[in-house]
Order: sequence, then structure tokens, then C-alpha cells
Amino acid sequence: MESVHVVSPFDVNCPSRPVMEHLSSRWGVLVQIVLLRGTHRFNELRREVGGVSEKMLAQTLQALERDGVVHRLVHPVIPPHVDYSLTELGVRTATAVRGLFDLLFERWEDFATAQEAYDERKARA
Amino acid sequence: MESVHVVSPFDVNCPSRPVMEHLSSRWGVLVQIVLLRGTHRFNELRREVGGVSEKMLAQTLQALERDGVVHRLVHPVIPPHVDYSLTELGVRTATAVRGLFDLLFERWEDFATAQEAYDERKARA
DNA sequence: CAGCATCCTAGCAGATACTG
DNA sequence: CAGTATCTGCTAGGATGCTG
Repeated sequence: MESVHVVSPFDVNCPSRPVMEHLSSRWGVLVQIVLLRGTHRFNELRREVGGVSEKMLAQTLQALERDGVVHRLVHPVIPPHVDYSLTELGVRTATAVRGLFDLLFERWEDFATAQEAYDERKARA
Repeated sequence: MESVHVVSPFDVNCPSRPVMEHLSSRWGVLVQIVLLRGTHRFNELRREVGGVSEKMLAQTLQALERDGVVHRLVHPVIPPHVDYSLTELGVRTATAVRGLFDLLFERWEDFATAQEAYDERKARA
């Protein structure tokens, strides 16, 4: 008998927390957006996502693959050729993340203005 | 003459990166969701968001306030009383974040299954 | 090309104590 | 109550070198 799991990221020990953290991680969000534009190879992703190290990209992709968000297709050739794409679930998560992105673009002026106002207030005080 | 800023989080040095990271940070996402349900005081938030330390909550709230996402209202009384709420911009960002959350709930079985399958494949290999 | 293994460090983050 | 200040540890994350 399995107990019913109520998934709540507000609970410290909920297994959904790590998943949420993968989806919203620094590199995770960028990778999802890039893959939403289509399949990419490892080094293509690396070039698209500015500043990501090899190690962190590999780590990020593995976490997202394990979570069922990213699909990894290995072509058995030499030199190696690996294609990364979004699963159906990944398209859903990436689309949600894209919502945040779009907001960042649309409202960038508001973010920037708020920051200036905040710093101004602090400097004055 | 100001140059036109093209905001691109894919660029290493784009000022939008820190903002994106605040919005998608471990505690940032949880705080936004809680505040979407209404105004909260500091220690109310602390209780709602499981596992967050005083320090990290303060830090998170300050970053979100500076970004124009969270509004901080100080009532000049003793003992202190501070109300945190979302700005209009914050409601927008929090709603986007909520999209990710809802997905996590709706599709939790798929995430869990994917993880098991992945671990199974690895153990086998 | 697509990684993994190793080493190393900055700074993220927790615990504790104190203050207006 | 709502924070700061300080100390410290841990680990995310970068650099480098190697492999199938």
C-alpha cells in the first residue's frame, strides 16, 4: 500500500523541490528556452548559453533528462554526435519558463526603473 | 545619448540575468507563490516557506523589492510590523512562476516515473 | 565531439547572537 | 517583531587534463 503523496514544494522534504530547482536553476531556464527553439547538440547549446561551463551544462542536462524534461539521442558514430531536445513534458515546462522570459523583455523598463528608485532611496538614507 | 539596450539573458553580462535569477531562485519562487495568496508579514512568510532561514528570507525579499516585484510596507509601531505584498509587476511574475508550479502538480506522476526509469537504466548499465 | 575525473576556490547559505 | 552582524561550512561551479 502506497500512501498518497501530496506534492508540496513548501514542505522541506518534498521530492518536488529538487525538480522545481532544476527547472528554475540558472542554467536550466536558459537551456529550456534554447531547446524550445529546436534540437541542439552539446556544443551548440554551449555556444548559445553564454558563460556556461562544460561541467555545468552536462550537469544541467543530466538533471533535466532524469526529470523527463530533456530527451538525449546518441548517434553511435565517430566522432560522437548527441542531440538534445525537449520531451512533451519539457515543452510544457519550457513554455512556462518562457512566460517569465517574455515578461522580462516586455517589462524590462519597469524592472530597471524599480532598481534605480530603490538604490536612490537607499543612497539618500 | 543612451544606446538601445537589447535585453538578452543569454548574454553573460546582460543586466537581466540577475533579475531572472532572483525570480527563479530557490526561495524567490516560493515567496512569490505565497504572496500571490495575499499580504504576509515576515514571520508568516518564514512559517509558510519551509526550511528558509531568517537571513535568506530577508535577502530574498530585499532582492525582489529592489527589482520592483515585492512591496514592503513598514508600520511605524512597536513592536515592528512589516507587510509584504506583490506589486502589479510582481503579480505578473508570480503568475508566471505559478504556471511552473501547477505543472509540477498536474504532471507529478510523469516526473516521478521519468526519474525511476532513468535510475533503472543507469543501474542496469 | 561529447563528455568524465580531479582539483580548487568564491561566495551561498545556515546557525547563532544581538538590536531598535 | 523584524530584522542586522558575524562566523563558518559547504558546495556550486570554474579550470584543467584526459578518453572513447
